[in-house]
Formats: sequence, C-alpha cells, structure tokens
Amino acid sequence: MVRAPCCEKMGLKKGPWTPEEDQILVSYIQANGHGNWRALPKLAGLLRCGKSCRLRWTNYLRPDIKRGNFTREEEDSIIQLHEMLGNRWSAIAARLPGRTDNEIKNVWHTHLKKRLKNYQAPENSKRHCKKNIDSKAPSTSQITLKSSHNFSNIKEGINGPDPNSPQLSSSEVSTVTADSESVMTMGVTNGGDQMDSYENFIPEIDESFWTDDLLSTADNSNFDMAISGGEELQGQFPFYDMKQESVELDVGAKLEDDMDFWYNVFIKSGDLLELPEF
DNA sequence: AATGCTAGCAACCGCCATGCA
DNA sequence: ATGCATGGCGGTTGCTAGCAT
Repeated sequence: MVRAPCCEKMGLKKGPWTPEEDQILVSYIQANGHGNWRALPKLAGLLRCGKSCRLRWTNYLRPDIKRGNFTREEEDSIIQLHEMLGNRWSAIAARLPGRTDNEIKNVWHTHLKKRLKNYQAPENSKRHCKKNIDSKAPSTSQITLKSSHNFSNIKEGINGPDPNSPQLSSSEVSTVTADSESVMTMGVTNGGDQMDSYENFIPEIDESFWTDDLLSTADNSNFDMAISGGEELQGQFPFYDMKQESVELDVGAKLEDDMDFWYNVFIKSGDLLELPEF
C-alpha cells in the first residue's frame, strides 16, 4: 500500500495548535460532527491533516474531557488497571471517564512508574529488615510460602503449624533473600484490616533480587506478591490487589536444586521468627 | 542574570485492524 | 479475495516551564 504523504509534504501545518485553530475545529465539529476526519480539515478550513485534527479533538478539545491533576483515586485505578491490562492505554482510559489514553500514558511515564519504582516499605518496618549475609542456605528443590492474613501461616506452609509461633499484632515484615545480597521487604496488615494507603504495602525489592535464575524458575501463579517491585516485571507477574480488604499473600518460588535460596521472616515488633532449616 | 538540566505534556509517527468497494 | 482508505493505538519526540547551579 502506498502511504499517504505526510502533512508537511502536503503543505499542512504541524506542531502546537493555536487558539484560533482550536476554535475553528470545535465550531466545525459542534455544527457538523467530525464525520470523515480526512475530509474534515478541508471542510473546516484548517491547514492540518485529519489525523492531527482527530488527535487534537480526542485528546484535548472534546467537551467531556476532565482537565486538571489526577486524583489519588484515579492514579490508584491506573496502577491497578495497568497491572490488569498492561500498556493498553485506550482500554485503561475507557475505564476512567474524562481521561484520555494519551493523558494516562503520560501520567504513567512521568509519575506512576517512578512512584512504583521508588516505593519503600514504611520506616517502622524497614528497621527490622535484615540481610542475613553470613547465613548459608540449604539447597532445596522447592520453597512455597503461603500466607493468609497472618505470617505465622508462612511458617506453617512449610513446616506445618507451629504452636510456638508468636501471635502477630498489627503488621509484619517479610524478608526474602536470594544470593545473600538481595532483599525483598513487604509490609502487610492483619486480615480484614484496610490499608491506609498502599505506600505501606508496596514491596521494596533490590534489583539484584531478581536473578535470572529466580525469574526463570518462578512459578507465575505462585508469585502474586513479588510483582510490584520492579517495573521490568510489569505484565510478567500479576499485580497484587492491594485494595482488597482481605489480605491474602501468596508468595512462592520454585527453585532449581542447585539454587542457593534462603529466607527469614521478621516481625514488626523486632522479634525474629526463626525458621528452621529445611 | 545566565546557563544547564529535568519533568511534564502535547503532538507526531508508524504500525495495525477494520470496513468497504 | 484483494486493495485501499480510514481510524485507532502505543511508542516516541521535542518543546516549554520551572528549578538548580
């Protein structure tokens, strides 16, 4: 197919729209509808290509567009929708009335991506995170950590119920460490507690945590929790639904026999929940 | 005050899907 | 079935304002 000449070669204008051009476009569409975009600029008396007119209208001049900063709720929705839909900006925009795909895309690239990347566990949690640099992990063929509401379940998930497990109070921190260097931390609330805001919940993950081995052996369905740390993982792991009221963690990784992988669980109070070797 | 840097955003580009003749 | 026109989408670019030095 022969590509139509670009606007410039046709002697058409490019670049920012002037208020006068906006006015002409709005007036024309209000009076006649947009119909055929390609024919529109000529009919309206604009020295623009149809594509440029369509973009200007859909992204800026449409009367139903909501201008102004995104609210926190909108940003949260974008994050969640992006986890569900990936970079399908138009699909995300369809779920956010008054917002355009272009706008959402811009917000994602300029604010939200950065925000996710920079999230850290709350200070009171981080205080109790440790790197167990000197420990040496036992080799194992599989580790599966499961928790529902309560980190004591993590221990139970591996070793069965432990009557000596401390009762967890308001929130806990888990640390998963690979290769003795990288660390992932996460804050959780007890079951049923609503998050104040999800800054308190986004895991902090060192980039080095995501070793190639770990990534290549992680079972997608078992890694719901591990997701939001690295933007490079977007789409590869589902984003944890941090807004759901009932916090249910599902953290796990299937590991090769020769992988060196170990973990500890720390409780907010500072007590170390010792996990026996396995 | 001048310069450089950066973030934010509007607009463009190129590709793809769809509908129609 | 094919070719073409058009619309739509996502990635990218480049301008501008604001801030730092």
